[in-house]
Amino acid sequence: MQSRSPASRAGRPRSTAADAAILAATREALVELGWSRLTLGDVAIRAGVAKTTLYRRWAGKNELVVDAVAELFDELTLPDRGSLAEDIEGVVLQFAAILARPEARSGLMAVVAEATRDDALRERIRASIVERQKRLVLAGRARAQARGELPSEPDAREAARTVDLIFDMVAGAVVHRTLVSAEPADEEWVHGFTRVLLSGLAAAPDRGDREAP
Amino acid sequence: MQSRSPASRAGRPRSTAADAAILAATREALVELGWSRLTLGDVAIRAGVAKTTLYRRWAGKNELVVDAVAELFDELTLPDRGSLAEDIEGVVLQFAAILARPEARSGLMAVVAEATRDDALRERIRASIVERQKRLVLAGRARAQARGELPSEPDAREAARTVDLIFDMVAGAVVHRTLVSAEPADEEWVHGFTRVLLSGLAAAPDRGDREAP
Amino acid sequence: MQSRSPASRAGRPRSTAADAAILAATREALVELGWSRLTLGDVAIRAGVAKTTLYRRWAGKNELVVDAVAELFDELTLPDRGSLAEDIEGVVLQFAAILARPEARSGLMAVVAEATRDDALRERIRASIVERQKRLVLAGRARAQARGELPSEPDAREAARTVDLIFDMVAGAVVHRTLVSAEPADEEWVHGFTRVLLSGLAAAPDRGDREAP
Amino acid sequence: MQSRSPASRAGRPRSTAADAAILAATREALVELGWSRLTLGDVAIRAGVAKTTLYRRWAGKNELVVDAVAELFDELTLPDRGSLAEDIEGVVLQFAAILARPEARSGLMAVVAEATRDDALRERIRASIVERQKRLVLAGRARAQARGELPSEPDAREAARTVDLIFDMVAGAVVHRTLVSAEPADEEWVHGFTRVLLSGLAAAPDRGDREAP
DNA sequence: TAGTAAACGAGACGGTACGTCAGGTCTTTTT
DNA sequence: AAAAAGACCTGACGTACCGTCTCGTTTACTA
Repeated sequence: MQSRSPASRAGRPRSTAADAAILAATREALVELGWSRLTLGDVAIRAGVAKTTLYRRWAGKNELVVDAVAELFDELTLPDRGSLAEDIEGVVLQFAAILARPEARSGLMAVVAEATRDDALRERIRASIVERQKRLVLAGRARAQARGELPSEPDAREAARTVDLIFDMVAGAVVHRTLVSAEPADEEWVHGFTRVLLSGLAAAPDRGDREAP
Repeated sequence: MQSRSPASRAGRPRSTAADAAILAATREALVELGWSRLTLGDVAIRAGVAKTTLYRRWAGKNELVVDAVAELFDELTLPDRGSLAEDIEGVVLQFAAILARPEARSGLMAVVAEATRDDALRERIRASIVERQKRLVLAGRARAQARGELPSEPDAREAARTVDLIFDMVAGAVVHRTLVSAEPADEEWVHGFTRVLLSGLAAAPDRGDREAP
Repeated sequence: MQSRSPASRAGRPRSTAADAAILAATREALVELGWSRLTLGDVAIRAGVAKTTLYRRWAGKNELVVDAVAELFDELTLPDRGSLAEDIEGVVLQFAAILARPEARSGLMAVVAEATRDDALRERIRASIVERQKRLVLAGRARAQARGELPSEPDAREAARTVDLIFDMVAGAVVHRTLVSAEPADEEWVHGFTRVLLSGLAAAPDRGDREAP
Repeated sequence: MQSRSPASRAGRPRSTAADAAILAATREALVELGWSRLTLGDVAIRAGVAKTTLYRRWAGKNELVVDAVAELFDELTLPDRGSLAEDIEGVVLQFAAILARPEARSGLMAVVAEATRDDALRERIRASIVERQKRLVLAGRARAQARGELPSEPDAREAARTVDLIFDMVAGAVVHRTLVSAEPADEEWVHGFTRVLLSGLAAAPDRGDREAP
């Protein structure tokens, strides 16, 4: 590898501390103010940074909040609780715990709402948050197959479709429960939900056939 | 500008038409502009109404959009397709069709996001949209019980819990599929999803006991 | 007269007090801050008015300052001191006194500087300030002619040219003395200047001939 | 060869070309943009120089423009046309020609305006521009005295006062004619003005006495 | 001829003001 | 009495320049 990093160009380098400070300040402001009352000027003040510095790095409020919220989901892990059902319960509980935090609730839903009219933003959300966490579904299935709880997937395309379905069902249900129904996604609820999900998946194996009984 | 009835001539009989005109203008603006770019001044112009009139009837942007969006969901019906599974598929498809419309996507998610910090708004959403559509789940179960597809529920409280779960799973999955994964909730997907949901519910009967074998 | 004034249309009328408050605040800010540090936001605050109100009435800083400064020169009068020379001295002293005020100094020169690149602004200055005060020269000459100190002008075009020359010489000399040389235009200086000016005008009557001895 | 300046110690010497390039770029920008739209960043780019270099040599916009404009007036000379009146006409015409150039108009008036609130800047203007050109008045009088057109001055203080008055009258009238009245200071006007000025000076000899008959 | 110290280009930085825009409120005239 | 019209205050927007501050890179004098 060359000693000359291609990124080190002339001029004063960007402050590495600023990025972290700005994202942290964004989350803090989301907690206190929510999405609509959050202003970039206020974030800049909280981060001890000039507004121009903020605009130099992010195109706007949406992009900033996506990045600030995406970091929250990196703390998700797949616990080894011994069985697929219990592993999944563990992840879902972690996910629910994150969504219980105000910065996640306000931020995530607001950018999703904005993304309905902004394809670039939606892609950013998918890449930064959704695709990044599909690792959990994949790891869970691999572990279950190793345990013999699930058969190996012969059809890769069908397998990917199932991953997507699982993700939509898990994320969707928890989000709806938490944000729309405004009820806590506590252990009892997660237990019931997981049982239905896994029973359904076991009973209805992925077959492309529409009309099978 | 909307083509209004010629009643807007003299005197003061405008009130009745104004509500509908404003809500329609709101949906039109949601389609064209999305939530964040929608302005009340613009809605007033589209509706052929003064801003004052608008503020006399709604407290602000959130309340107006909730009402504008809520009307969209009233067209949901429970079709009689002969079996529980197919009835549910029909409703889910209708729901997906509504969420495919831009005014529903932008408007609904935005007010949900705002509601994370505004209890009154969340309650308004719950009452106007969510609770109002639970009728579909109830009607579906009643019809299935009449058909003998489902046993009658002895425990009312447990039954209500199941209704909530179903609603969270259905609405959540469709919303996530549509808005976050940005994939169409088409017939094939709805079929697969419904099969998993119903299989799961059948295999995992609602028992409050967490630790029962 | 009709009761329906053509200017009184629908809607809330503009506040008449705001104009005066804004112009006074502008002069106050000119005194304290000078032209370059004067900001329209600050003027708005001083006037107890929103920035938008200010922008609704003036196109920018230049136009505002022209109007604010123009008012200062309306207090000039032609005193009757008994002779042409002494009348002129009186006016020049008044003019010097106005230019000694900071709001006039900073404001006037700055807009003149800007006007070098803005024909509309220059025309505004000419109309609002220069032409408006030529009344003094005209009144002075009329009174002198009435007294028999000056002969009547047979050639109107030549007379106008002389008025312009007098105005350029008087205003130019006082401004240069005050602002560039930074010396006071006090009674002694004004006396000397007036004597030279009047002697020159008397000795060199306006004749279009270039080569006359 | 110049004597070794004590300040020239170690290190890279300042680029001599940069000064000239910056001043030329400043005048170019004044022509194109005028004072208020001229920015130091733009001047730096035009001069092919970093902003830092510019700030290392001038304290700010005002100082830079004073220096850039001052150079323009160094080209003034006292022509020998045979008589005092015609010599003066020649100088005044040169002066008017310089003021007809946009970089002089915008730049000079703007710094004069700024100087109304900045004594250091005013002193810089006086030293760099005004006092430097008084040489023309002095040279003109000396030549006229040699020709016998003017008597020698016995009172040095009174003589200085007359020089100041002439300078204020000449510079002031030309500036006002050019910038405020926005009329050209052409040969005809300069001829008329010079005649009035010289007649006045001849008829009203400098006597300190205010009330003497 | 090798150091070294200042000048240099590049560009990020904390600020301040800009001119615009939307949210709501208030005050008129019109119907 | 309601509605249209539009002026008003508030506050955020995203941009432009300011003048300062690192950086890495010349460049000429000095040791």
